[in-house]
Amino acid sequence: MSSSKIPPPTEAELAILRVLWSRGPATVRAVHETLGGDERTRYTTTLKQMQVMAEKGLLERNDSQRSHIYTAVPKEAEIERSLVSGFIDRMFQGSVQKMVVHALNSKNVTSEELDEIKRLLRDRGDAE
Amino acid sequence: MSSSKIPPPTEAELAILRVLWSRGPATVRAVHETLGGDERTRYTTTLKQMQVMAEKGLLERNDSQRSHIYTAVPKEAEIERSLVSGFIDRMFQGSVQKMVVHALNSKNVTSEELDEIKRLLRDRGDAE
DNA sequence: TTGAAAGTACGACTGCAATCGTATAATATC
DNA sequence: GATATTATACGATTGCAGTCGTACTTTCAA
Repeated sequence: MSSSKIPPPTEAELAILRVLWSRGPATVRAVHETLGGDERTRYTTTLKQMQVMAEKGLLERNDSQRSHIYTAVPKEAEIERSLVSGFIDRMFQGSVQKMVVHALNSKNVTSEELDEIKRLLRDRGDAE
Repeated sequence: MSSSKIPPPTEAELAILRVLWSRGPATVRAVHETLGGDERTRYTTTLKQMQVMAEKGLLERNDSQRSHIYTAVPKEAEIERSLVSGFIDRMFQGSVQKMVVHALNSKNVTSEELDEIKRLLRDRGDAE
């Protein structure tokens, strides 16, 4: 109950958040390196991106060191939930049901995966 | 096997496709009106949008009449499948399983919906 | 036959995501 | 201490989605 409405991350921002979620707090350099070094983008691009993210409240910055340490503010689950929720709203008028059906149709799903999904559903069934 | 790779529709384009999918072939005017008239956007905006869509191959245009008649080229299911598939790839590295779990967590799902989803899963179970 | 109504064509603008180059400051290293 | 290295700061650019204004064309009715 303390989040002052952080905006949803863009595609590139999400990539950075993912690194910080898995690696924990890190410098720009570390993040950039993890993202494939200079293959994709220059160092200053990652830097600027993270600076903007800090302004937006997506990251927190500790500048007590020369190399600033950035930390992801939102939790991974939180962001995923909001992105998925938004997608379902835009795509299927909020119908989770439709989403699930289309998800199953849109990709090849092995029977193992299907069983796994069924199991998860069963577990969830009586949880309320 | 005849689609020359039509690009995925943008948000606004999707709205127009939805109108054509439900109403069938229609004029720009009809589409624009269905989209809430001038409340949201001007007529020429819808016009331009549909012209661009025709160039992209998303719409087909019959200009034998003065008011051109536009028809949606891709099927609704086809577009939905590709958008959902893309989302799952970007969001969950292609894991339908994760998608389903997060979909269920991201929204309130009634037990009726849950049952419905389970039934759909059962139907699908032996389909391969 | 002229002028309002309704259509298309199309250039231009805005906003935002993403990218990069360059300037500048801090720190090592010789 | 001089200089190379490694940071940050930040302005500028590109590309695309979305939007609109204006010019031009066709139609039709008075």
